[in-house]
Amino acid sequence: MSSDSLEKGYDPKGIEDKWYQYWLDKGFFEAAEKSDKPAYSIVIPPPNVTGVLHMGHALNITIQDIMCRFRRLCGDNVLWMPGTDHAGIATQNIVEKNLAKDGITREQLGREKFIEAVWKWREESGGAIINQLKKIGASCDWARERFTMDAGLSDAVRKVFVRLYKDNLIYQGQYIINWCPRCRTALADLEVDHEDNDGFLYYIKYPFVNGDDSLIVATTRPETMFGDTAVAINPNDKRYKNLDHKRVLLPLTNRIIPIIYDEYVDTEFGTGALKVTPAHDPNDFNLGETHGLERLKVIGDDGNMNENAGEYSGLDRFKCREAAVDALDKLGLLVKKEPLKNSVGQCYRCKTVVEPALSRQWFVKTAPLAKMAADAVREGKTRIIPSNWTKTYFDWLDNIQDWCISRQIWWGHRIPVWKCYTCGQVIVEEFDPDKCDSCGSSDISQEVDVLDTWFSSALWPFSTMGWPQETDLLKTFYPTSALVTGFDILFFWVARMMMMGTRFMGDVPFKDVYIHALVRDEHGKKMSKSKGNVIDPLKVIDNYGADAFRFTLSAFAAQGRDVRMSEDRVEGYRNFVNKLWNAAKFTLMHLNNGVKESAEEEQFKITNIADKSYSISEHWILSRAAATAEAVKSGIENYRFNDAASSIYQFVWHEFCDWYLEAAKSALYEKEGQKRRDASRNVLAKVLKDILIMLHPFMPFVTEEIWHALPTVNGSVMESAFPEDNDPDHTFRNLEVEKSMEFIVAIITAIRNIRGEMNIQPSLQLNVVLHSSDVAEKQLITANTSLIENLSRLESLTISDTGDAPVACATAVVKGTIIYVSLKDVIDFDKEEQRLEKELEKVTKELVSVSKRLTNESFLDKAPDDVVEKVKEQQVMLQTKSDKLTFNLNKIKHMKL
RNA sequence: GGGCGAAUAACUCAGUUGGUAGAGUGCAACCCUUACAAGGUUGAAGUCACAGGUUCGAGCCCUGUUUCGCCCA
Repeated sequence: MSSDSLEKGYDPKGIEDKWYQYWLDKGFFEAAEKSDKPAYSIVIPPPNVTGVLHMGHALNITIQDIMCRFRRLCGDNVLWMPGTDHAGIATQNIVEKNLAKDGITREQLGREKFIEAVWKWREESGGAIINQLKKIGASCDWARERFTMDAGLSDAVRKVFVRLYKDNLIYQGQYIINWCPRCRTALADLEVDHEDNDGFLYYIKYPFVNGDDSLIVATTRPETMFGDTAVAINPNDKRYKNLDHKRVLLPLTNRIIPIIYDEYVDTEFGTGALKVTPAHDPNDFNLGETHGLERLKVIGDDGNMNENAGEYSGLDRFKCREAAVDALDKLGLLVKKEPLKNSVGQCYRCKTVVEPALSRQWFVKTAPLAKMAADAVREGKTRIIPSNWTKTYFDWLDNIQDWCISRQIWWGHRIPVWKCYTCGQVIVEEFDPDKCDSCGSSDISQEVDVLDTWFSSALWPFSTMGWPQETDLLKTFYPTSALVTGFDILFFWVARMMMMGTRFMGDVPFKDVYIHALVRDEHGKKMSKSKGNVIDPLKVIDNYGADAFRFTLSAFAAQGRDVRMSEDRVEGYRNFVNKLWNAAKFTLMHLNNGVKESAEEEQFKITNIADKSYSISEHWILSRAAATAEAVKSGIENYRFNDAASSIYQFVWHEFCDWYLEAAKSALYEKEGQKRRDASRNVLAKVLKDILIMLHPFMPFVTEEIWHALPTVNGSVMESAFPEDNDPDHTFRNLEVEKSMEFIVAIITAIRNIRGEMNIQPSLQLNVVLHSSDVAEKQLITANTSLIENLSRLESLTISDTGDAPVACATAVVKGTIIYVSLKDVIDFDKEEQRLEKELEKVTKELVSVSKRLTNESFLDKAPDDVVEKVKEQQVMLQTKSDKLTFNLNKIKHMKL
């Protein structure tokens, strides 16, 4: 399984599937029902069984996978529960469409046969998304995969329905609901998308019954006028005094309807006279309730006008609008029409304009449930992260309407309600009854409607763990540790899970809710098929590898901000994967000569860090590795994935590769003796191992591939422990060393800067003289001359006590140290002068600002001592630097003459 | 109409108790230095949207304005 050496460049193809299968075979994703380890659990937001993977899923899954893999490395017993939901309307639509190809309707097939057909479709093509999740690397416990229509979950649904019904929290009633004429079902309010539409406001004359005059009403929907049962006027509206007892004649049908008064009417809108259609508008419905108006449906379930529309019966509602307007115009009853933008509800599944219609449906009484759900967050039992979503959550729960849960489709959980035809008894039971529990008649039949898919999704955190059985899984893993989801289903799903969890489990379903961003295209636009700006995650994985893709998502997943995805960015992180790969390749070259003979955990162990054979760069990289592990840990724990990702990126590329590997080369190539070689091998092995573990949650595949090539470890990176710097004998973190190394790095960078600015060939070896007025600095330099020589490509490095400069040289200042780069034949005095002037300008500017603060008495008086002290130190340092630069500048100017 | 958020380098974005701005990409120059050209070294680049206020000190806190985005009605 393991490869002994690594290829020149990293190619994810083949590698990813291999390791995914390996993890499955080893059972690394499996949770223990009982364990002494701390429990950590997440339930997946179940994608639709009809779904295909999109960027939103990819981000969602990546984040959860990072959290789960990280927790396993921390030694937790992790359950990541996967599954799909049955997506009632969407799935039924698909299967109906397939049947239509053969000219069959579901009615022709009949309910039972149709359900069979849906199951068959699910077996064959449903749940494709599950395999796509695996491509990303999702480490779900697949053996526990659940589906909302599974027997166990269906039991839970039924139990919840019956209990809510018996607690009077479910009722049936006639109300205005949102009807989709294409899906032929009711929808919950949330399932309706509102979009601004260019429409018209029609002004129509409704003649008074007795008299020549007429009342002008304004409406956006003239076709509903056949269902008008009143005209409403605000009692405070001065324009409409003395209309008491008058009635109007409804045009086109010549029905007589009353005028009612209600302060609800907006006097500013239209003419201030509102036509009232209680059966086709939620607000009119309320008016109708208050005033005891008749409710007259004029639009049928198919979206066509019904018999109450007289001669327009059978006409499509929008055609009818045109026809009615024409007819009114001809009768001289159309006063005018004005363009108007108004918000029109559409079915979230099929975009058909939803018809508000009077209908008999089942509802959940949400107020008591919503209160519990809101209180749980108020009391801190569940945290919402980032916390600014909390207000949105409360606003919604505080203003919640009853939830319409019945759907007039066949695919879903059939409502467990029976009616007795003999005595009219309503029977609501967990087990199918065969006779009426009141009169004993067997002439009973079940409600034909099914439940909203979200009804079953609301139970997901506990139904997937076996509820209503009291399982070990529930005992171990409920409440779950965290829920990770996009804000678009905060109401649809999160709030409803909170309601059901608190009601039926007596405890919240999750401790944390992490709301992540939406993935948009590179211009910040929402990805949509119609815009054609969709990036297919699977194609990205194919082109760049899952690791690069995952890392890109995490690096951009800052809290509260949308992720803009473009392939260029993935390419950047693909390069990072390759960088890691090559660093590993280099490391392996130096461990056992790149040959993995046997994996000895004890090999290359750092036994005594105090040993003199470790160099400053080695102490430094170990310290930085420890700091990075801490940063990664805290980033993941606090849902700051971009922080975690950039910490590790910065460390691997710009500390480990740029500095440590370069610094270690001389020892590794045995130029400093065998002891030094072994010491750097130990450090190299240790740090690379830590890097692989830290990176594993982000880039599981490449880290596993490299891990298996390492001669220092056994087994899988998944079995290792996240690095912790808590050895009682020695900790690697050492701020003193970090400061010292920073000084050495600054010296080297200053020399490189001169080389670069003076356009000196990298091949030309330089002679450098250093003079330090600071004892500690001088010691550091003395102890690390060869490091400075190697990394700045020097022929010689001299430490001068007198500070005498070579004849022709470029200079730089780092803290208390002056650097003279001897440039006998190559010096360009003009260039050097410019360079020093620029540097001096920068220092002077800083010095001015610092001095200004130090002469400000209120600053000295009021600022905390440590801040003042820091600024004073800065001033001294800047002054020294300024003096030295000035001195050198004058010298150059002098030499020019 | 209500709510939420954004405005920082050419681009995309970090910036968590207020201490004087960072990264990645891109750009420019030089370099095939034996892990990596998917690379290395160096460099240029910002009135932190605008106007006030609080403070010794504001990208950050407060008020208002402008522009943009999203959610809800």
